[in-house]
Amino acid sequence: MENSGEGTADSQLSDGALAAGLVVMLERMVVLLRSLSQSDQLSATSVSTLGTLSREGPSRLTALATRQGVTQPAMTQLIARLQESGLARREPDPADGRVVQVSITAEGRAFLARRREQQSRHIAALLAQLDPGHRAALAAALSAMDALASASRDAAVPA
Amino acid sequence: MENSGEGTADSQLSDGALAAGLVVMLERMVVLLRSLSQSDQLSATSVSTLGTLSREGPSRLTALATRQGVTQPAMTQLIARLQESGLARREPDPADGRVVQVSITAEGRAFLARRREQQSRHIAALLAQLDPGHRAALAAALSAMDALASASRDAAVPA
DNA sequence: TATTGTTATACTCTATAACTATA
DNA sequence: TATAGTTATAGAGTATAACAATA
Repeated sequence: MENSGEGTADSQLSDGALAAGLVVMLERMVVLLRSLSQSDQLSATSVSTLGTLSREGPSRLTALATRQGVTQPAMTQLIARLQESGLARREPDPADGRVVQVSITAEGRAFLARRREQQSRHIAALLAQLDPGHRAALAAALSAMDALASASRDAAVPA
Repeated sequence: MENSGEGTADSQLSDGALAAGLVVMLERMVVLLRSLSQSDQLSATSVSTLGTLSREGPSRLTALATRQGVTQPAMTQLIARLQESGLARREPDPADGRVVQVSITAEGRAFLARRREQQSRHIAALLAQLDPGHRAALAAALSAMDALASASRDAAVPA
């Protein structure tokens, strides 16, 4: 059932084999990205939360906790730290007094931009060592990665 | 200087733009992979260390610490936990009495296999939602990701 | 002396449980 | 009563500093 063979004519891999290959590669990409961020002051979850706020705009606290896979109290404290550092801002929701809306500050965006610029320089140095064909394959896969990440996000936050 | 335009004819992106795009996508891949592993008993560093031991064979403790970007004492304790769980094994080096050689056990390999299988099922479900063209692009990029990760590893461990 | 690894201690981040405030 | 978020407390994982053993 899993490998029907239908609809896979475009790639030389079955869906199952592609998924298995991707999992291994994603693991290695995680290691790669971590090696580029070792001098970070912020935790991985904090950076990831800032990235979500940057991409998707203000969000309530509980939604952020769910998205990042941490508990509500953990997110309360994480946002408190980001606020303390001036990277995020908390605002009450006019429509519902219980809700806290969290948003990224200009300083938060600057932090992300700085971080990405540093990482881009490292990645660019690695890319320069690759075959042109490999570089082209990565460039051609960017929008597919975007689609994959979006599918994951929509699956995690169905409503 | 960064976007010379030379040697980028194969991809429609400059090296700088490709690097910048990749960094953003890698961030999102990290979030994706984390969402697939939320029920893990082991820390991300522990899983990553097991993966390194699985791919590259036995390694001394300091090398593992460097590779994972943690301190020597942290790796001492991490390996103690893996050993406690039966996932890794410590052995003295016959050639140098100071050295500890760490290797993955059969149980450790089974843990990784189980974990990857679960993640593959999730990824396969996401892949099924993508355009065939996107799936093909991801399949075509697997070996390029491998090359990128290897370049990073070789840069981090030059000797 | 330099290198490999361990022990001691403190800090950061997270989870669970109990709570407050609003709906 | 249910929901959004906070406070209190405990545990996991890490870093720095000081140490032991081998080279």
